[in-house]
Amino acid sequence: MGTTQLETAPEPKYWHLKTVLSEALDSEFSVGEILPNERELAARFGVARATLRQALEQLELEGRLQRRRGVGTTVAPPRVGVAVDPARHTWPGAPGDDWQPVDAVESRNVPAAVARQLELAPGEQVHVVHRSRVTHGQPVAAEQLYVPARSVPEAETATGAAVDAQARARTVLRELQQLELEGQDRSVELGSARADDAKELDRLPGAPVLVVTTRYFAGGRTAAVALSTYRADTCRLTFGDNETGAGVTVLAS
Amino acid sequence: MGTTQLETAPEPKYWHLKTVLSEALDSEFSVGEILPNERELAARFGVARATLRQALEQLELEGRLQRRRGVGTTVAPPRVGVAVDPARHTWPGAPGDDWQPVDAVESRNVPAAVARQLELAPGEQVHVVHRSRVTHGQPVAAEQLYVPARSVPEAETATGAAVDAQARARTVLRELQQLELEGQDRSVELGSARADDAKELDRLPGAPVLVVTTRYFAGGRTAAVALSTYRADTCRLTFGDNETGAGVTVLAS
DNA sequence: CAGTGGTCTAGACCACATG
DNA sequence: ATGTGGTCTAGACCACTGG
Repeated sequence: MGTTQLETAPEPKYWHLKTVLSEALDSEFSVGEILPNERELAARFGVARATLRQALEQLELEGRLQRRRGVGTTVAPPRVGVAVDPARHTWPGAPGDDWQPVDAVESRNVPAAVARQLELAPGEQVHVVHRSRVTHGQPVAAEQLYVPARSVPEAETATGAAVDAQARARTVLRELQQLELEGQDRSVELGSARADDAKELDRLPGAPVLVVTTRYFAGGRTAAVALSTYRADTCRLTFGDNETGAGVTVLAS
Repeated sequence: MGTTQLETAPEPKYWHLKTVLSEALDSEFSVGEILPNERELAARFGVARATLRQALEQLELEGRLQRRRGVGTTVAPPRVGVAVDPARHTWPGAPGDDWQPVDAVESRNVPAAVARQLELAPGEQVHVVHRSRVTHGQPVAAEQLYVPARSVPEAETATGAAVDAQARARTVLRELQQLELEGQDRSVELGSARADDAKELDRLPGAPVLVVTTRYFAGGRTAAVALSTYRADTCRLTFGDNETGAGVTVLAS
């Protein structure tokens, strides 16, 4: 036995399948087209349905496919570029941002990581503003904006029970604009959608999402923190000056 | 018949499992600790191993767990913040960046998306510089930097076959510094690791990664494109002025 | 209602790391 | 050699969408 090379690592079936499917998508299918159902595909490739699904899962993760229960599997359009870092640093809710305020509640119970960044005293009152972002008619992100009551003292009185939820959200955002924004800070990581965010994004709970954490600085401390949850399958987050993402130059031939 | 609420959506087992495990991780385990093996855990919770694995998969995706074949499942440390957008815009390979050149090859065959962004003529020659990034002793990212030969004419002669691969990489990077950088552009999206990147990142092929695409502008066009592949399980990409990410303030009590 | 994708099971074998 | 996670199978049932 002296075969000098041991690198005959057998490629997993689902990996090979993914490659084959991927090439088929490029050559034989067009955007929006519906694929044969999973049982049929599995049979056609001679694998168990679970194995076929493992391949589909990866392709969906890469934004190539879109699967909807009760409907079928379709070829996904290219990911949309979503601008996350406008050159101008502004408060959320400033004129011209793509977010829509939904509601706002007051809470004393926020995620530990957020409490740490806001340096909250235990039980300190916080406004939680819920916003959503829509691009090209599709919901792409949901956001929870955490604003300590101390940052927007004037909002306190206006957030009575009689006012409707969206109005409360607007009030908090309006008060934020009064502060001088000294800087901001962002990070991006992979997460899985909470049940409520998932519903809003039209996905199942646990769907992969890109979580953008934005810290807003004012008065020498962190005045607000936003947790923005973007659909990872359909979005490409863009940063920097040019919002024109990849894949726009279609005419060159 | 007339139950006014139909929202009795039964929570999937793996979802509930994930919640339970997540809480157990917070309270009963510490970083680096090794969990019971999958067969044991499945038995303990009274589910099939596949179901248990579905829960573990999510927790790994969220960076809570680390699984290694032949070893076991351990509790992962918090994600490391990795600075992606230094305030100063510089060429790759500028002094002080965290990347290590590995090698460079010349190719006429690059990913379609890259070719489009570089406005490559079909078959145009491109240097592909391969770099890797290490933080805290762990490999966190692999990168392919695509530099059209037209951008670095001087590098042409110096990249003979006799020179070793890493030297070729350095040459291309050095030539890049000669150009005046007019701007850059970034986007982040979810992907799955190619086989070679996976090996370099010490993961299995298909592992979830954050793909950062950087375009470098010079001479009125796109002079280079970098595709940087970060481990999604262990990394949090940070942007902006402050590199101090969340979760650094450990002493406050 | 029929058809789709989503969940779940109980097994088997394989690749890898470690002693 | 043993034990781990990774892959794969062949089924079953459920939740949802649409006509």
